[in-house]
Amino acid sequence: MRSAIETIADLGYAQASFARIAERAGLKSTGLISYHFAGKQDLQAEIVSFVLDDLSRWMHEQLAGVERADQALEGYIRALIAYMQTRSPHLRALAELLLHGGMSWDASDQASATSGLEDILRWGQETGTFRPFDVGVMAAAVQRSLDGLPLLQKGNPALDLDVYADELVELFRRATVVDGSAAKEDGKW
Amino acid sequence: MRSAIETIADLGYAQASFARIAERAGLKSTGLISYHFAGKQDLQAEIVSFVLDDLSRWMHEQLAGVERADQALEGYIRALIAYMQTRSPHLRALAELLLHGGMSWDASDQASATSGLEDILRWGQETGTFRPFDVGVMAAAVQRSLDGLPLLQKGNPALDLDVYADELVELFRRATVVDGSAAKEDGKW
Amino acid sequence: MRSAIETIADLGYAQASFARIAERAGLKSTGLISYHFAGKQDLQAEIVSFVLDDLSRWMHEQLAGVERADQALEGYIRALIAYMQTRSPHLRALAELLLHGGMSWDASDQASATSGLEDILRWGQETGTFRPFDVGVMAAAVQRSLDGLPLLQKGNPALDLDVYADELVELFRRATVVDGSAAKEDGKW
Amino acid sequence: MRSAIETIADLGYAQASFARIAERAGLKSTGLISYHFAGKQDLQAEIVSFVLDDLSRWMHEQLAGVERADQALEGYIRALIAYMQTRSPHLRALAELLLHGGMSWDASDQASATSGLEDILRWGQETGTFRPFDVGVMAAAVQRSLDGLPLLQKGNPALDLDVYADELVELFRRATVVDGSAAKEDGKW
DNA sequence: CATGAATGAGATTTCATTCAT
DNA sequence: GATGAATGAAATCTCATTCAT
Repeated sequence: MRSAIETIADLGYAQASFARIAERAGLKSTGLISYHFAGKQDLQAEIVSFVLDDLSRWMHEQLAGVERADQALEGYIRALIAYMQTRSPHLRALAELLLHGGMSWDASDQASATSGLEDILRWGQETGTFRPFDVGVMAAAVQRSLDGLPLLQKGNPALDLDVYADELVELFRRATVVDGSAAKEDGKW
Repeated sequence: MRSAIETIADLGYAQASFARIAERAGLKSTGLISYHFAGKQDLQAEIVSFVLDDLSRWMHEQLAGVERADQALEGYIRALIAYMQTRSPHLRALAELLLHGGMSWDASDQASATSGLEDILRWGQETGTFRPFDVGVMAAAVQRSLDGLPLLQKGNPALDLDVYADELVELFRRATVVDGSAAKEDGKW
Repeated sequence: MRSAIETIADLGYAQASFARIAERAGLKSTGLISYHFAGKQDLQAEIVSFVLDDLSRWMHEQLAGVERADQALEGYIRALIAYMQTRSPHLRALAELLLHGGMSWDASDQASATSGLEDILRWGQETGTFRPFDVGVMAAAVQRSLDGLPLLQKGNPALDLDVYADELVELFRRATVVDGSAAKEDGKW
Repeated sequence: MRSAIETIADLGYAQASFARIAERAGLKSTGLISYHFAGKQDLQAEIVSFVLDDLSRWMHEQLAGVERADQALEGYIRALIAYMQTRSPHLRALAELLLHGGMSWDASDQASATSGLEDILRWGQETGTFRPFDVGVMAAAVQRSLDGLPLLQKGNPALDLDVYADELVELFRRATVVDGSAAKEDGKW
C-alpha cells in the first residue's frame, strides 16, 4: 500500500497501474496485489480511508487544546502544511483518488477533512471571533489554497513552506476577522 | 474538438478515451480522430491552446477599461466565474489536461492565466492600493479558490454562483486591502 | 507510380503504405491512388509489369548482336549491373514485390528475367561453349549474385560497381567454361 | 518463439502479426506475447540472435577438423544446405528479419555468418589454394546462391537438395581454384 | 485531378484479473 | 507470500478504401 500511495502521488492516477505499483514494491508479478485487494476500487478505497484516518489523527493531535476559533484556523492551516512536509505523497495520492477515482466520496471526505474546517469557521462566527461570511465558500477557499500547494511546489521547487504558511495565515486572518478587531495589530495576543 | 472538451470535462482525463470522444461526436470509428490529430498529445495540446486563447480573449474583454487594481481584482474574480457559467466544460477540461496530461505547461499557462493575476496584484502594491504580501501566494489562493468552484458545484449543484462571487470578492478585498483603508466601509465609493 | 516505386524501394514493402506513397507524390490524400488503381494488389501488379517491361527492353537492347553464349553471359551480368546503376529503385521495388507481395509470380517473372538467363546457359551448352552443369542451379547462382548487390551496397556504400561486375564476370566465366578451354588466358579472343 | 519463427518463415515478415503468431502458438490472446517480449523489435532481435547462435554452433560442428580451405568451402556449402534441410524455417525467418526488420544488423550478422565465409576465402588465398579474387564479392556470391535456395524450392518443390549441393560445390570450386591446379581432375583426393 | 471526411479492420500494447504452482 | 502463464477487454494508432464535393 505504501508503494501504491507513492506511485499514485508520483505518476498520477491514470499512470498508476498495478504493474507500476508492483515494480515499485519490488514484486515481480501483479498477482499479489490482486490477491490482497478485491480489485482496483478496493485498493483505492483502502488508500483513501487509510490516508484520511492518518490525516484525521494528525489534525486532532495538532489542534488539541485550542481555545479560540482564530487560533484553530491558524492551527488548521499550519498543521495541514506541516503534514504535507512529512507525508506529501499521502495527500497527493488522496487528491488524485478523490478527484479521479470513481470513488464514493460520501461521508468519509466531508466528515474528516473539510467539515472539520467548516466547524471551526462556524464556531468562530458563533463566538463573535469571525465576521459573518458564507462558511462553505470560506472553507472551500482555505481548503483549495492549501491543497494547491503541491501544484505550486511542482512549478517552483524552492518554495519556502514556512513563508507560505505565514502568508496564508495572515491572508485568512484578515479575511475572517470581525471588522473592529484591531487586536493583532496591537500585539495583545 | 468540442466533443473532446466535453468528454474530458464530464468523465475526466483518465476516462476520456478516443472511443468515448468519437461516440459523443457521433462518429462510428476512432480512426477519424487519429486522422485529424497527430496523436493524443496533439489533441490535448490543441485543446489547451484553444481554451487558453478563448479564456484570454474573454478576460481581456471583461477587464478592459479598469482603472484601479482593486477593481481589476474584483473584475478578475467575477469575469472568471462568469466564464465558468457560460463555458464550464472548457475550464474543467483545461484543469484536467494541465493537471494530468503530460503537457508542456510552459509559457501558455502562466502567461495567460495566473500571471495576469500576479500582474494585477503587483500593480495594486505599487500604487498603494494593496498591502504588502507575497504576490505568488495570494495569486495561488485566488486562483485555487476560483478553479475549485466546479468541484464545489459537483458536491452541491444548487450553489448560487452570484453569492459565491460576492463572497470571494469580499474575502480577497479584505485580504489585500491596505490596513488603514476604511474607505469601502464608509461607502465613499 | 514513380513515387510508389521509390517508396517501396526506400522503405520496403511493409512500410510502403498509400499514405507514404501519397506523401512522396506530393498528394494530400490517398484517395487519388485508390481512384487510379483498383486496389493495392493492382498497383503492385502494375509496378511489377512496368518494371519487368522496362528491364526486358533494356536487356534486349544491351544483348542485341551478341554471337556467342559466353559473351551473352558476360553481357547479361554487365547489363543488369548497369541497369542497377541507372534504375536502382526499380529493381529494389521489384524484388520487394516479388518476395513479399502476394503476387501471382507466374509467367511474367520467369519469362522475362531468369529464363532469359537459362536460355543463354542452355545455348552455351548446346554450342559447346559451356561445360555441362544444371542450368537451373547456375542461373539461380548468377541471378542471386546479381540481385544481392543492393544489399551489399547498403552495407558498403563505397562499393565500386565496375570492380563488382568484373569479379562476377570472371567468377562465372570460370564456373561455366569447358574444361580444356584455355583460350581466354592465351588472349586469343 | 518457435511459433514466431514458423510464422515469419511461412507468411513473411509483413504478414507475421502477433495475432497470427498467437494463433499458431495456440494462444487465445496476443497479450502474452507482449508480456514475454518488450515489443515487436525485441521479439525480432531475440529470434535473430537465437537463430544465429544455433546456426553458428552447427557450422562450427560441421567444419571442425577441416584442414584445407577448399575443403572448408565445400564443407561450408554442404553444411548450410544440410542446415536448411533440418531447420529450414529458421533460415527463412532469419532472412526475412535481416532484410525487412529494422534490425541492428551489426556485429552478430557479419561475425557469425558471412565473415566466417570470408575467413575461409582469405585463408585459401593465403595458403595458395585459391586464386586471387575479391573476397567480399566471392563471399556474397556464395552466400546469395545459398540463401536463394528456399526461394528456388518455393518455385520448384521437387528440387533435389543433394544435386543442388553438388552443383554449387563444383561451381565454386571452379570459380576459386588456382589456375594450374588439376588436382581434382586427377582424382587425387 | 484532387481533397478531405468517414469507416471498419487490424496492429501493437497495456491493463486488471484469475489461476496453478 | 509470491511467481508467471494466460486471458479478454480496451486503448491508441495505421491502413486501404469509399464517397461527396
